[in-house]
Amino acid sequence: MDNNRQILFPSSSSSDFKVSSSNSFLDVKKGDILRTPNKESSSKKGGKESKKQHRYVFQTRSHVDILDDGYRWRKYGEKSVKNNKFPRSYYRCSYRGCNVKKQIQRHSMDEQIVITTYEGVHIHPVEKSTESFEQILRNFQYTTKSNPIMYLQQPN
DNA sequence: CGTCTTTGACCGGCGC
DNA sequence: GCGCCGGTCAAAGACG
Repeated sequence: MDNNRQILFPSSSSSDFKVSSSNSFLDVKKGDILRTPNKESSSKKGGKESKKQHRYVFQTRSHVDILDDGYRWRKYGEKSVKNNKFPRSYYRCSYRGCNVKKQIQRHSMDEQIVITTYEGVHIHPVEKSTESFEQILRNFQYTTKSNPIMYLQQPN
């Protein structure tokens, strides 16, 4: 594992980053932000699921793109997106009934930056201890932008 | 033996 | 309507 990772926070003024160094990592299970809306997918096989869930965008600098956040993920897809030379990976939480997804993708221009997008809220506790990460999380606040995307931002 | 990756196909939305 | 594009499925293999 990499002990020298950094979390990059997108600042409100576009392309500038604020940097925070840390040893350990994520998890996004802040209950106060939202509750999971019960999606109601009719009996459609392979149909769509609810598209609007809460999203958390996390940017980290690391040589490894797999971040251990204490949950178990199973990969269900990988696609290359236009404008990005690196493919994007799709993960889903392994816990039965937990529909949390996440996407992992490298920055096209800076290979060291990994963008992790979480979607949804876990309905079960973490399986590993991620106290260090939660401590880091506690030091930051969530800010909503126009979209249901939530950014992590460093308080002044 | 169970769990998770890999990989191409598939599907829906959207723009032309 | 068609084709591109991004997201998901699912079968088979890898790995412990």
